[in-house]
Amino acid sequence: MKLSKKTDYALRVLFTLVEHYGRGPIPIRELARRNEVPKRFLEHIMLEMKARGWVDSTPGKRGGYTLAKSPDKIMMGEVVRHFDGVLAPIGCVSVTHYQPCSQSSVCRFRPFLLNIRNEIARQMDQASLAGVFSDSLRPSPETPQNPSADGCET
Amino acid sequence: MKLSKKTDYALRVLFTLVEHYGRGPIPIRELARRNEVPKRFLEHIMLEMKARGWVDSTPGKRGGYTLAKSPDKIMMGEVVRHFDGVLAPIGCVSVTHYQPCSQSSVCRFRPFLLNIRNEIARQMDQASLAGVFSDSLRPSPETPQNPSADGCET
DNA sequence: TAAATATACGATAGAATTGGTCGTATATTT
DNA sequence: AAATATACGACCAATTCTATCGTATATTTA
Repeated sequence: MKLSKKTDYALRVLFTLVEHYGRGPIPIRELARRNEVPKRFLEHIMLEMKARGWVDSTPGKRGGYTLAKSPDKIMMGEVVRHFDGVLAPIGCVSVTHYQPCSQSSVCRFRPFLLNIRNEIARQMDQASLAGVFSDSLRPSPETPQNPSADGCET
Repeated sequence: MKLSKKTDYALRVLFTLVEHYGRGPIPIRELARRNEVPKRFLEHIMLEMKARGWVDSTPGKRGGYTLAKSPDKIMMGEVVRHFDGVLAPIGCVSVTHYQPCSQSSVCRFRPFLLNIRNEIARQMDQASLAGVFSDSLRPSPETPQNPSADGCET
């Protein structure tokens, strides 16, 4: 259930760009340094994000990367799906990557997993970078900054 | 975000045992066959599950595995957590495996991910094998048997 | 008590994924 | 023209995942 490093890195950089939106490009060196991402690794990530139309690049002396579209037009779900592949916890509850299950025992927990997948997808697809960013500035009681504040585990 | 094969296999077998609860042991050979799980691989999985107190084994000619406790005393969350490790999508939103993030950009999406983690954990920890099993017998409109019935992707 | 059949369990190994590096080409600005 | 930026394929190391094998041991049944 864990996000890959790549997704993590991509999100870090995207939010840095969101914060800097409208104020010119940031060189990749700076993006890497500020977010503790290996620069050479980040290059590939940025290329993928450019291909997806999330960022634009400017070469040359004062070049770097900018957000290619408004932060409220990029959804968390898009990013996670692109780098992590499927959101669904198991093949047979995936629509895009659906594969049938011949096992009746599997179909005992398929509806349950489908529910979870739907809930994740719903939240992911409703949340834009802009929304998540502004929410993070005024934290609500529901989302405490300190993880030990709630009783859940893992 | 995907469940490991091991978790998948474990759940398949558990639900087979749930279905057979109270009617004696099932040999591992049969569990493997009915659920299309490699037998030698399943041995290890069963050992882990025995150590966790979910199943019991009976050696000998009419031996095999049984559920060690009532199906409503085993939670989906326990199983997934055991085999897949952390439920949290990223380290800094995990309680048991919490590791601090020095990156302010990370903390832009931490609250969002924490919400998702909480929702997953809530559903996982509320659902017992018994509950999931009986729900699967009378499918509701919310959980269609055919994944293409709803509009979500992945 | 012997044969059959069951679990127990450590060692090992192939495959896939993940995370990351390197060299080098190319475009743009100053 | 120099400096600095991105572009991009090739490659590699580590880990994780998935699975197999050999062998030991316990129990039942005939």
